[in-house]
Amino acid sequence: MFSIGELAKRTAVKVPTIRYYEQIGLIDPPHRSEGNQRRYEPDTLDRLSFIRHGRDLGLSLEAIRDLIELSHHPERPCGRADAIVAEQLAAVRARIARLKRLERELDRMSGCGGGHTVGDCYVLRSIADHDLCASDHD
Amino acid sequence: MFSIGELAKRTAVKVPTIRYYEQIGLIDPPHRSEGNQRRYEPDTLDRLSFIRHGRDLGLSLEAIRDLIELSHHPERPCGRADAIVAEQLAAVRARIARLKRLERELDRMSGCGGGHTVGDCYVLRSIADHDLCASDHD
DNA sequence: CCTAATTGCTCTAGTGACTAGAGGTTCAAG
DNA sequence: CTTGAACCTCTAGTCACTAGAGCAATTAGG
Repeated sequence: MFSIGELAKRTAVKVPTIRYYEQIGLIDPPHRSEGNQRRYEPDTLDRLSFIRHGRDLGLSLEAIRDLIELSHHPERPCGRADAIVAEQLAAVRARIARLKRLERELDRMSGCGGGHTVGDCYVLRSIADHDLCASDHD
Repeated sequence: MFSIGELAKRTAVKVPTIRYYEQIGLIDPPHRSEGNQRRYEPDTLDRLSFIRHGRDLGLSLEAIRDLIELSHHPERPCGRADAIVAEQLAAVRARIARLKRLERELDRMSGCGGGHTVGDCYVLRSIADHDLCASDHD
């Protein structure tokens, strides 16, 4: 049996976040102590770590909810789990591509050292005038 | 003089977003027609394009607000503008690095083709057990 | 000049995934 | 038994929009 603080420490999920997950039905409401404080069974550790890890992997709470639902039916084919991860992988790859374009752009903009004034600041002109961009970012 | 719809078309910023920008003081309230509709001077085009471009580059509205403030004082040194962009560049690079770790992880997870069931799904086990991860993503 | 379609107006509330704070209660250590 | 940390609920705030209701103004066609 863990208090919510214990659980938070062990899973690296913050206390208010745990309460939030309970509120939106992502984890089951636990039993309470005589004084109405939450007391968790050990298996909540796994559930919460699963959520945490999924979040770290960039999954939405909705996707995680789906995966949890899925894991309650071990006999079903797991194509849906594959699909969720594949989707996320594609999203991650797209984000990387986009960020790389931005990186090039920002790098180019930040090239001009200090010493000059706002009046002829390359950074500001770059942002003001998209045409100065080397590539199409976005 | 542009209507808000015209402005939206020319800057690729949506109508409600323009109103939102006005509401938070990022663009000045324009004159109104007799019937209380917004009528914009051509220079709003530049301002809005600047905001749009900044957003595309990943800048927060706060950062953009700073840059606009800055551009009203052309005589000042522009170190602050440089700093904002440098900060953003560092953030983008960090995000890229993190996403690449995630990409590796997701790619590894999604390797196991379909046909099997949820009960022994590698994807689900991977998320459940961080120790299965090849690298430390995050 | 009239009508219909489009565009505009304000205002409120919702999104995702939390985070912060107020104001009070319970628990565990000494 | 006292103290201080941890807990409780509830509301509201964050960011950058987005959606919808219910109405008013503008514009194009006939």
